[in-house]
Amino acid sequence: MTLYTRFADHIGAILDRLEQAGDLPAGLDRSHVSVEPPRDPAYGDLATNAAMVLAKPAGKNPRELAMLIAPKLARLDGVTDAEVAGPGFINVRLDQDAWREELRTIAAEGCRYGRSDIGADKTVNIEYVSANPTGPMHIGHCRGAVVGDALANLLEYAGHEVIREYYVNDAGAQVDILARSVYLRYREALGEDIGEIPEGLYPGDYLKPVGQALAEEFGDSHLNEHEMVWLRLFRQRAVDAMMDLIRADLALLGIHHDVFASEAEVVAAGHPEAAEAKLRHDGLIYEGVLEKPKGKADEDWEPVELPLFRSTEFGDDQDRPIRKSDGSRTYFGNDLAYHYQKARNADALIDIWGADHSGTVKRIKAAVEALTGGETAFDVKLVQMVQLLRNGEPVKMSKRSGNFVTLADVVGEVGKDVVRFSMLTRKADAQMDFDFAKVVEASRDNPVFYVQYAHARIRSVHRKAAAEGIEPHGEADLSLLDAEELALVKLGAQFPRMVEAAALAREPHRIAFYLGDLAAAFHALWNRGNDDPEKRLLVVNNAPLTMARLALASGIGQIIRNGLSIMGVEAVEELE
RNA sequence: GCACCCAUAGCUCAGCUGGAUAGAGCGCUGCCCUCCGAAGGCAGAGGUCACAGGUUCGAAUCCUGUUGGGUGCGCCA
Repeated sequence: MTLYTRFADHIGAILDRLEQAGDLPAGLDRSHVSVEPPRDPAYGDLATNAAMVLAKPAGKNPRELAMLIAPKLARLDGVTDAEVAGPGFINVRLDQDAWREELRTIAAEGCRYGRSDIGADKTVNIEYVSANPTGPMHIGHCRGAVVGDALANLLEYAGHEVIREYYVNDAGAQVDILARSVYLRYREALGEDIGEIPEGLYPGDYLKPVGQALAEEFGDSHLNEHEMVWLRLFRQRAVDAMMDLIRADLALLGIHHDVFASEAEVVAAGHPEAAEAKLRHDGLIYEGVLEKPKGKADEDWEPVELPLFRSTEFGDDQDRPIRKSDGSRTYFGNDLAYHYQKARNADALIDIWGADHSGTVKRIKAAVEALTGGETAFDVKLVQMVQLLRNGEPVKMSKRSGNFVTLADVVGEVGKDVVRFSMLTRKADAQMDFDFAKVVEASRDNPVFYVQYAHARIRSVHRKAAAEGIEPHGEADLSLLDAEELALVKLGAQFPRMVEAAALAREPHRIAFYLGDLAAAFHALWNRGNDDPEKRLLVVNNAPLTMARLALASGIGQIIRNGLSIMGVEAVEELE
């Protein structure tokens, strides 16, 4: 329970009383009534729009209604003033002890401060990364991985039960290609000169150890066999090996999934048939011919009759095939079955996809709605591309030659925390640059550094105080804190609101921006000490004041740690 | 041709699901260190929120249209 939710409750009670007194009609929609800090601190500590939101449905003038609410707010404990302002805002001024109390709350709740129960009893399945198991992860996978993981943390922090899931696409043609590529490496490991890797196979050196291992295990027993004999085995071994690589890469970013769901197993379990049967039963599948796509030169196009899912009934642009002309499943045909399975174990599904898949969002949403009858909330979050820069120049990547920048390279160069934080400094749906030079820069305009620096300063001042013999013991006298210091507490007290808002919007980047603001405010306070030693956190010969300021600092430090834990970034003790 | 995303200060971007005078960093201008809190600090200038309508007490935010940019468009995954 935060200060803001407490006041929301107070306002609710006041509105109840107005209803009983007949000043307000019963049953008004109060969902848009908010309690938030006013934009300008001069307006007070809290503001509510209750009168403005309810005025129209109540048939009243906003200011008039506000005049009914304000006096009741003013009589509450801890409120020194409540006045009507502007078009009908009610600005509440609190006894400043409220903020001192909030500081104690932060200390008491510690790593739980800011947690919420908005997700209580709700299980959310988040599918993210899901990179094809054909090679190590490259930088293109990085952002979705970080955003998905941070979102998972965020929803967990907001009280949800979270399942982190990875969908392994081990059933398509690309894993056959992978298997053939590995088979080539197997022959190579047995001493054959394989020459150049043929066009269409995966050329990367990372397949060499896989071929080597197979050669050691099976010797030349598969050497002269027909592909039909060895393909299944090589495919399985290759996928396993690639998933080991990918798991290792993800671990570098501190990412660990709960579930690795195999497409091949979805197929083997007969889920696509079951999903198709259900859709057919509901009359949502028919045999039809799609029109040739316009504006795209495609000479190979021929009209073909395919089993089509009526995704247009759910807002898609055209119906979508669930099987190919050879009768096998399309990717979509399996994917909808996979989502149907996921929906059985969760109240809500979230997919994190690269923006290049935006064209397929509508069909999968349509399928989930059709299969679950709209019972399962389903959201696809698109993550835009990252442009990698070095010295301001785009880093060239050629996928064909296998010459791409790997995730491991990037994490090795700048570190996990820098990668994670940087990926969260933009809205997910906005394109971003990742400049090697800038992200490791130790300056004001690098939020990664700036936030960690604030935390390091807080820890360092505590260490220094301990060295001076000032150990926090018992209750600090928080009345010694001045208005500027309490203003920092006010900003800190918004953390729980930020968590809830970010969780509801599913936007983990908001935490990064909030921490940047909080760090800036802390540094500003710290910098007062440049001109006036009396304003430093550590004031020699004034233990009570120092203790009060240390209490403030450690509260802010706690919030920074809590926020960074959502982002999956370490709160460092000192800068290197 | 169609769909989706985007358009906010010179640049890079926020803007808390519709609130009060639209914010931050960089850059720019001006001040501030003879040592241990300057890997800077303080202050200032800078905006027709792409454009035009609409909804609303109130719009950068929601709706419609226009312009301009990105992505994608049957049996690839």
